[in-house]
Amino acid sequence: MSALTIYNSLTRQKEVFQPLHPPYVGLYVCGPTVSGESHLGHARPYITFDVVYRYLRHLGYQVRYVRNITDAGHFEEEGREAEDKIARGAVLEKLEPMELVQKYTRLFHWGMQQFNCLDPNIEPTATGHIIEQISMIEDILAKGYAYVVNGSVYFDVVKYAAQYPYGQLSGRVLDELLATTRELEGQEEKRHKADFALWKKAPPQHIMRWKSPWGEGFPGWHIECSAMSTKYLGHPFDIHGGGMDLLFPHHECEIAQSTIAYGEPPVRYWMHNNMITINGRKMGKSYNNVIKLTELFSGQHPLLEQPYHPMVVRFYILQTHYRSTLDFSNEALQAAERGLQRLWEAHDLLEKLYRSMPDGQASAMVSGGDGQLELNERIQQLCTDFEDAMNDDFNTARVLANMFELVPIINAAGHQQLGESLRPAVVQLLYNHFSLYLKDILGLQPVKKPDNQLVEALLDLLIEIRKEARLRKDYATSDRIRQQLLQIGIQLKDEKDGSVSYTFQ
RNA sequence: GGUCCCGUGGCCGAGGGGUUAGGCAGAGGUCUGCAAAACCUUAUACAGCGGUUCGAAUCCGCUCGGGACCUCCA
Repeated sequence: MSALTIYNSLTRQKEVFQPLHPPYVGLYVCGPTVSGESHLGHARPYITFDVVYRYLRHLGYQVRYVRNITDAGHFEEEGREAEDKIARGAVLEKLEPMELVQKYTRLFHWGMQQFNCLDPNIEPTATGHIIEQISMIEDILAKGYAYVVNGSVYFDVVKYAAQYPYGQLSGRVLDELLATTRELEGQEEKRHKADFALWKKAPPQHIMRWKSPWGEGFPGWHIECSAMSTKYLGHPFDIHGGGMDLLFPHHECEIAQSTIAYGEPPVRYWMHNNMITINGRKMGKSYNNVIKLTELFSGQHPLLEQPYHPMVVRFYILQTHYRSTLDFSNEALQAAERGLQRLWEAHDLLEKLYRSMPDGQASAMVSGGDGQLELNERIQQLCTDFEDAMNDDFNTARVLANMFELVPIINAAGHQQLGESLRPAVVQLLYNHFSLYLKDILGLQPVKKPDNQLVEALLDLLIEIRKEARLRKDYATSDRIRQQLLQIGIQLKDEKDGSVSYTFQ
């Protein structure tokens, strides 16, 4: 059995994962800024790290998963008007900041539920940790790596870089940063272009403000993640995740702050998921190509040909390795929709097959497939590969490919089209693995299922009537039933053994 | 401009010096009262040009094309 390896952005290579304090694992993921509705782009990191969380737990680790809610406004742009994004939105929408923040937090939670993402263990808010942030800033000031100007506090990157490897994570060189960082308005407070704010003085019109040793203001861009991850996971902790766009400056700054405050780099393994693109372009407000989750699920967006079920999106995302870019297209999502359906039908068939096995046979090694050693062994091989694929930096794409290779075997066995027999022990292994990975580790759920027992009972009645019609060779009636049901989205299938199954379209 | 990443068949995408990835779509067939589904078979690949090698899609160089970060952003 292979060991779990994780691609560490810090070292740019895959490393064997060794938690600091097994069996405990600390996992921190940068959460959403709840100043607006979640969009397709948000889906990727949270689904990616949901699978990371699920898999770590599957491996037996006791994971504390912390994902923050950024509800204290980060600035629109450094230096410029220090306008609080959330405060501005509140003015526009005539809402209290907290009202706005809670509205979008709830919407975010709803989206995560749609995607079947497990809740983090702790979901700290920035506004709930102002005190922790202030004391961390005080600490950095006391150690001489920050300075106060006019009610704001800045981190002295140049001083830090003289002693510590600033830019290690993002591959930045400080001199180049100092040379190439754009001229932005209102930067005169900072000693160096590369310095970043730990605390910002709030202008008079600013709604969100807290008292601090430096006057009324609000925390800087990066301090919340450092303060909260330390509070709940200690320092250093095991895994910090987020989107690649956070690599610089956000995570680089986190490293610098925490290194000064705690005397050591804060994180062992940095993980970054790649972006979702639309027509080759990153999705972003500035590109005006943002698809909100509500639009995605309802199909109400100019770029969308149809609604896409959250599970289709989840499956689509997991079909690509998390460090590759994933380009969005209707065609790709529609392909994913059919593929996922195929996977679930195979799963349900396999479940039926498994449950129909006589008691006792499931666990016993019964000979009977002796001539089919090759097939049985191939199945076992594919199942074991699930784990190897996941251990290889969470390669969900390979897990799914393996599942698809198993689908024809399952279907053939389930429809009695297989010329060979499967050993009961192999059926059990297959079912256990297939089900475990599909549902528990990849976190996929069936897209379509009967609404309730009433529907099932009615369907059974119709199927019964149709069956009788077919016995009379009254194909007009039987075809009418099948046709009408198809029109309302239920597809009947006459199975080989004379039974009738149905799927919801 | 600086730093970095990528370019796989109609579409999406794993892999990564020699052996079929996989999905969706397409073609042919089996089964079926007819369908659907399923099963079987199946074409079109590794951007281009050089180099290393017995052998390169896989390594190296160059060219072209695309993208990310350097600015709030998942």
